[in-house]
Amino acid sequence: MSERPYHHGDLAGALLDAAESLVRERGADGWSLREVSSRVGVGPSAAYHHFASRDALVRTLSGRVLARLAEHLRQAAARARHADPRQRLVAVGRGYVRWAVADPAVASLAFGPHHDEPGTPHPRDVLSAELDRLVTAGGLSAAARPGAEVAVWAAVHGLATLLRDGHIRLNGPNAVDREAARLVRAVLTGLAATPHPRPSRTDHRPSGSGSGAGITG
Amino acid sequence: MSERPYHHGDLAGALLDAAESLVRERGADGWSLREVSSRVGVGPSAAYHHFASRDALVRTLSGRVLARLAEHLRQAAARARHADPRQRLVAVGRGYVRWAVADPAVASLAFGPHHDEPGTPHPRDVLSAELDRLVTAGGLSAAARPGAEVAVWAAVHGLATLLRDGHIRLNGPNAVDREAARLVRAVLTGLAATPHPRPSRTDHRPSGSGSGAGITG
DNA sequence: CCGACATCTGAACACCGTTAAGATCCGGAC
DNA sequence: GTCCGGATCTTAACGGTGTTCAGATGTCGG
Repeated sequence: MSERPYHHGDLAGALLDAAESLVRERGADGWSLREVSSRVGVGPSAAYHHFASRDALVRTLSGRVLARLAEHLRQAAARARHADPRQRLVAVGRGYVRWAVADPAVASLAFGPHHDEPGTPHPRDVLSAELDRLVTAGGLSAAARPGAEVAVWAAVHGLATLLRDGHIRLNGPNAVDREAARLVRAVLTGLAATPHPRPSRTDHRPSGSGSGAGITG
Repeated sequence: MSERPYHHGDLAGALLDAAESLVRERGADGWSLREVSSRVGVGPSAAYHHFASRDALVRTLSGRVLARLAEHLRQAAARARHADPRQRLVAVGRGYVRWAVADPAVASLAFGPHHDEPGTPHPRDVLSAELDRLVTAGGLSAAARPGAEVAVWAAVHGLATLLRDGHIRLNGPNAVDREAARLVRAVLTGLAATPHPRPSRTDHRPSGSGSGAGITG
């Protein structure tokens, strides 16, 4: 039973591993369920006993990758020198961008338009935790804290995305590091300096696309 | 010849229009070349006399959409009240994010991982132009100008992307506006306040993934 | 030993992007 | 006016895709 057991030990895990390798080799969409299955040594329909569809496999893989990234960022924060909360956030941002650039296809898949798998660690959470730490250390007013995670996540994610998709090119990896650090620092000092964006009494207006821009034509 | 001329007047344009509609209806990838062709009333292979492949059609469509967005942002800047360069940049950022949220599928396609079509207007350029305007108005030091477009583009693009893919949810369109404005303002004041990220003598180190992070395992 | 159950197989379906060979139409040269 | 060349579209086909379904195969508790 050692050569080719009929019951594969962990087909789901093997499929996820193979899919991730294939993504890394051929791009976020340059692979097929059939190829993944055949690489694992199994028929194409076997996968459907573990994943409802190809998309479900992608979602699960995305969750796995995101959890790994979150743990990686947590460690990057912990390794930051001097335990300065600001420096920790810079380290997290740098790690985020580095990761996307180093593994663009996997990053692209991980942040695809899927609803997040609930219950798994997420990079967003480590950003939030580090921002909380910054507030308790006095580096950011509590008044400026709400929504701050949106701002720094957006900044970091935007840089990562634009670099990963080739819309921005920088000379070498340390230029990437430098730009990421500058961006995080800028957002943090900017958030600290700006008073507040007027919370506004009631926030939900009709919610229809009433005052929308609408280029669409 | 009015009913169904054998030579379609502008097949390429019609295909692009149909593809854009289909993208809007079913998502950035929820359509096929065959469906686009059949909607235009033409066989599937007819498209290959105007586009080398489905991907080429996507690239062309992306260029068209990006050019439209650029023009839209230019007008948004021009419409900004008081002609304050800062306010103009806020207006551009807001327009960018609004657009992505209002037309998420098209936005997703437009910013896909294609190389940009050369020679067509690009949103990046209007950001650059507005940043130049900010410098000449004294709102940003010339020393801080280089690379500033990367920072503000990253911030705005990140917010747009995260909102469009559902990774961040906000209550209603004016919450989106407010967050976009806050983000742009934060980045601008942060860039103005930060001295400089040490340009560094030579920038290109071995460029191999030497000091890379490498989560990949 | 046997039956229940999870697991995987093999064949099939409709659809996809892409290519090749041929029919059709248009515009310009004579 | 006629004819021809080239652009334009059609029909048919190829291999590959996600997905489904009936059945074969292994595992395990009774």
